[in-house]
Amino acid sequence: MPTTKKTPKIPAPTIERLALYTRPLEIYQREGIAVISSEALARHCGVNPAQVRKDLAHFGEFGVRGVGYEVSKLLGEIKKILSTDREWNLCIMGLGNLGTALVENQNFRQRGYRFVAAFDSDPAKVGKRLPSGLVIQSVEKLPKLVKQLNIEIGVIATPPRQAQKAAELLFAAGIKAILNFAPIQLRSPECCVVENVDFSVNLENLAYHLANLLEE
Amino acid sequence: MPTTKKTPKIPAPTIERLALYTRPLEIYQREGIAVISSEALARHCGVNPAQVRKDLAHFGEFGVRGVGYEVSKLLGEIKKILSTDREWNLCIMGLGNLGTALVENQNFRQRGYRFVAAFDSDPAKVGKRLPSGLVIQSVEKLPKLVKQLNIEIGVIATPPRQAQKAAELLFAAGIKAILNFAPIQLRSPECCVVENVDFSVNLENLAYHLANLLEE
DNA sequence: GCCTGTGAATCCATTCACAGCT
DNA sequence: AGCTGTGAATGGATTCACAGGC
Repeated sequence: MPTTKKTPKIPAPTIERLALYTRPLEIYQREGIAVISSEALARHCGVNPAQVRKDLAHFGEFGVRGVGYEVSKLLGEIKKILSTDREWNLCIMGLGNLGTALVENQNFRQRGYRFVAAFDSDPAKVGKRLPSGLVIQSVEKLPKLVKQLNIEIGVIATPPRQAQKAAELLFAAGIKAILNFAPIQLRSPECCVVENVDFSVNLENLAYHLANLLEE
Repeated sequence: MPTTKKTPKIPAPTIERLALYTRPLEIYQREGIAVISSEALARHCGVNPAQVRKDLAHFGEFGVRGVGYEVSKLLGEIKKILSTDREWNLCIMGLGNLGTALVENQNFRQRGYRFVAAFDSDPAKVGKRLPSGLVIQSVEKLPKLVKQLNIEIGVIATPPRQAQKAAELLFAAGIKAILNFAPIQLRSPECCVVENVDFSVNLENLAYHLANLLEE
């Protein structure tokens, strides 16, 4: 396993929570609150204060004992850690309702994730212009546009059947990171990162907990 | 802590994975494959075979030693466990791009989650008809419609600022389960279940892993 | 006094390895 | 022989509790 360590070994849940901490920090910053304690930050994210401190301790000492964390400094540090202190270029695969909604999503845009290309295999959709101004491209253009536009992350919002094919096109074009909204497990090369989002899994979780609430 | 135990104590990750197991099982069933081993199921979901068996063991003995699991029986059992062997009525709060896409989503519909009402606080949207046929309602109608239509789960797709308000309207109307797409931590009563979905957290995860891939 | 940073302790989840059944 | 079901072992992650510095 040739894993050069830049970071010794960060637990995956820690990374997930760092992203979470970002949300209240942005709000505090907007409201001009200069300092936050691990306890307050933890409460806003529904976690344990010691957890917050442990998570941050993996990367350095960002706080001041007896005082707390300086909001904008902490936010800056987390953004550096997550590499969200810069912009990322994305492309979308599949422009059904979901794909279109994702391209238009303000949450992404504000955080520096920019959709710079949109692909669909349906010839009837190719050439159409999305509200944001993007024009839907044929998948044949993918390899070229990935290079030209410096696309680093692919987002899959195709129907499940076409998701694997879409992933392979992306990998073949040199993309190493995929956010997959299709409810299917993608096969992917070792060197690549795939993150799955499946709303219906979340709903099934809810249904389970709700049903158990009701019968207690 | 007055938690009557119907189920002794099931780990949360187990529930999450049960939903995952469902996906390949449905495909096997469609293809007419009668039996599946824990090893095959595990491979399709990217987990360990022992994990699959442990997860299922919490709820009973569903397999046959030396043989495997009968696909349709197992699928039925999991659906019973997750309470997805019936339909659930949902309502959506907020009909921007994302909210609209969710209402139209086939993945939900196929799994028995039906949007039976749609609410928006913007008077300009109230009265409009969505492609699926639903007419957008004013939030004042929420309490009445929740009762009339037997809505059990609320889905929040409003901008972050309005999410807490939307949640409170839902709780006040007697809803006990919320799927929240707004990137904000909702305050909720003890007796309720809230599940958060935040795509940008997933993207930040991806960005972190990708950045670390590149510099190794 | 207050809040961070951190070793120690606890808790939980995953994996192993094999007994048990067909 | 093959694959499930499961106690035992391992490996992590969370929480506690306090030492360290403002």
